[in-house]
Amino acid sequence: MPAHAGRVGWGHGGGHRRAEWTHQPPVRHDRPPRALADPSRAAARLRAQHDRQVGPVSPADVPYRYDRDRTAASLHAEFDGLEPGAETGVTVSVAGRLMLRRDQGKVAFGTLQDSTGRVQLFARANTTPSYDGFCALSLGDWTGVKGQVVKTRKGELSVTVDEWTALAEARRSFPDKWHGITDTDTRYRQRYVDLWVTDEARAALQLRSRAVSLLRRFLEDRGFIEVETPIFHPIPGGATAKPFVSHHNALDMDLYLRIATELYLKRLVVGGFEKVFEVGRTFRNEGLSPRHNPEFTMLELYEAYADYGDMMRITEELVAHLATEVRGTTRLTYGGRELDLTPPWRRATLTELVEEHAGVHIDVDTPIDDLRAIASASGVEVDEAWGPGKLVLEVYETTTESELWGPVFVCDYPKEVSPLARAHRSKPGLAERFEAIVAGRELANAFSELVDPDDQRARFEDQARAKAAGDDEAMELDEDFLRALEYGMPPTGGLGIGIDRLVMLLADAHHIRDVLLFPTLRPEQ
RNA sequence: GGGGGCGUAGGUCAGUGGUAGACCGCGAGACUUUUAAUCUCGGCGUCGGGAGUUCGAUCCUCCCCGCCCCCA
Repeated sequence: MPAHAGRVGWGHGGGHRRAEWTHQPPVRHDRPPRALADPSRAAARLRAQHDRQVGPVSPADVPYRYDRDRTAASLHAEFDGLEPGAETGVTVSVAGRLMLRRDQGKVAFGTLQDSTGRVQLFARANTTPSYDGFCALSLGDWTGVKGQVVKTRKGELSVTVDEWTALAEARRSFPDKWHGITDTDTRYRQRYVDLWVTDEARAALQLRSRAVSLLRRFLEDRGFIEVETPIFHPIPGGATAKPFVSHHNALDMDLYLRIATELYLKRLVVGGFEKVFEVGRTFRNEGLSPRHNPEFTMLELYEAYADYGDMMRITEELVAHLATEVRGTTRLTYGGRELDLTPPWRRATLTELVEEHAGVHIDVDTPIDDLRAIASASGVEVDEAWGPGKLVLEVYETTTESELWGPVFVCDYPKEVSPLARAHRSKPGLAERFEAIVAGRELANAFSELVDPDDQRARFEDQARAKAAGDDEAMELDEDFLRALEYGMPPTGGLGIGIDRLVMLLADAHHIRDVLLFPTLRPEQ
């Protein structure tokens, strides 16, 4: 809420100032300039930010710890079967935020929410100590309650308030108890509130944690080990993207935030880690969009003695496994459209798919003038410097990629645009590379890895030429990586999966910000 | 970069060329089984910022800022 930020809780201060003016002509120029007025009022505004009087919670009375022995969910699991009006005699303690209150005179009900759900509190004037104080709690206040598990006459599972302890005061008013926050920007900026009032947000972000946990277990169960490689890279590599630059003072050198984990993970395969993976935060200096955040999370895994066919199998199995665990089925809907993730997924070559969707047959050995003509006709702005591989890729991306729904493995990309992938074993000019398209988006990218140091050096040199020709995303030559390959790297399959997009898929989320706890935003004010 | 939408109380939203309203929240009161409890009372606001038109602008015009969507 950047435009409003300076005005949150403006409240009482504004009223005073307004009163002063009523005896003066309302001449605009007489208003104090903001820059002068703001600092002098900052403290008062902060105090006035809550529109409550001072609540019943004195900071000195807040205990340093609180013993609770049940969560809302565990109470429901244990006691939902009770008959209306039942009293268990079981004393429990719960804690959380007061989200709703129904004050009834000598009886009051509250709705307590914790990380697992909600449970009702039942206070009675004759048994609840400091009953009036309890009723004075505001929505959003944290409280701990000890009492008996009962079910009310209306059948609502409740904990009687036989003891209660204020644990924190919500000095700022909680959002509307029914509508919550609708402004998405405010929701992303104030996640600490959003998580309480937007069920879908909490659910999607909890789903993310669970999916990542399941993913780790899935890979560990298959003998993969998780590693952590550097985030600061002296040479950004492993992908074609613009990096963020930072600077190390003591070494007096620029360091780049990684754009991929690929080159370090491959060094580990050379080092004898035969099955490795990293779930790594990655950084690309690009614009923001519903599918792009400057920092995002990527799974990369490498398996010695495997090829891209093995990577297809592990991809479809992993995604199907997560869907089953998280959603209970591999037949999902995404954005209202059906998506069947049941393996095996379709495998088709890029050339086949272009032919299917654009009705033209193109390949890397199609005469370049024909490729240029087809590309132009498809709406591609052709660059004279592009080779046939780049032209084929551009035609695919403009005519076909957006038409695909998937899941489908788009196989055998031009070698020219795949500088880290091994040449196809039988198709000249192509590489053993696939991208998995799921729900209309690229979810995974994988190769039979290029392991020949001489070939890799030649590919890097091609990239250097592209960079010199103005491609600022082209890769740089990494001598240490080549030295590693020169010690010998076995045949290896490598796979990258965008975790954010995978979670979007599983959560049926349509904006990457909905699966990021704290998405990148412009600063407030 | 282009087009469109939006910006009013802490929250959700109405609204008008004569400087503003509802509901929730908050404060005061009533109420011994509520479920967004209900009822009575009370205010809360530089109506995103600036400039212009006007006797008068939250409303009309222009510029700027922010957010969202679509397109490039």
